[in-house]
Amino acid sequence: MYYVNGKEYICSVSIVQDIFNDKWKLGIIWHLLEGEKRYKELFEEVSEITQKTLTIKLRDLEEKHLIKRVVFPEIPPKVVYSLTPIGEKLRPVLKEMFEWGILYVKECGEVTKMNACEVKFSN
Amino acid sequence: MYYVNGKEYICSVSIVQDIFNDKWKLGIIWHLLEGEKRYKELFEEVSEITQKTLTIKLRDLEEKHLIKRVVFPEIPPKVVYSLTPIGEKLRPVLKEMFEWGILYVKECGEVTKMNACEVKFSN
DNA sequence: CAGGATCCATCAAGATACTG
DNA sequence: CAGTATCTTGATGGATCCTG
Repeated sequence: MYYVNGKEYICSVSIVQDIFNDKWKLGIIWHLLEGEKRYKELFEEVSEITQKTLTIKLRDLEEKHLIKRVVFPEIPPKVVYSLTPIGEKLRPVLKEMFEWGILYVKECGEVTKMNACEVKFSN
Repeated sequence: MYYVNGKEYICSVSIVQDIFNDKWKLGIIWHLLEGEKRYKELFEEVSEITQKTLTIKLRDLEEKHLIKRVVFPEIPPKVVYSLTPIGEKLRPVLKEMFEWGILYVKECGEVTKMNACEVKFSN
């Protein structure tokens, strides 16, 4: 039994389940795997997300210690988001998801357009 | 660009995201990693799920070719669910989630009660 | 630039009862 | 045993406008 973020979990997988039972957070992490990003960059890269939702998700990820938020006291404002060490450790998880997704498409779907989908796992 | 289950995805991770953006499906897969299960077994093992929700999720997973449903024409009825080959290939994904969850607890949470959480990855 | 504030629509999911 | 059928609710996310 685990206790984290004010909740109890019977299995460590359910922690991951709970954190990422969400339409956006995985995508945000995905883009942050490339390196730190400004708010605006994330807003543009995480396709279709609204500002309100992005803000909420960033706050939530920060609260759960998966990302770090650094504010530069400038005008205009500059805020940079990056993965924490534990957030960075999600890379292998995303990698497995990425690879399974490709297997799944091969079996049950199709590639409709080639795009050099960012390879974040070359290392 | 990928096309699967009537939708387009820009990245294979978003396929996984889409399938498992859900409170229950990961847990169902998790229990099926142990082997085939009857409806009732899943109902008991996936803690807190209702019958209605379980049925919906099983149907959805079946439609997406992640699980197989076999009906035995008996009275009383017997229905057995199991992972398809592509469903079985989710094992490494779940494994990474499992392991990351443990790291996460070490860093940000605590183990409140020891329980020999099913180790499905001993192989 | 990086958000905050509102209002609103949707839908997943819970509760409960019923059935071939 | 393995589901269905309704009804209800709460949270997520969308749309739009505002601001230090």
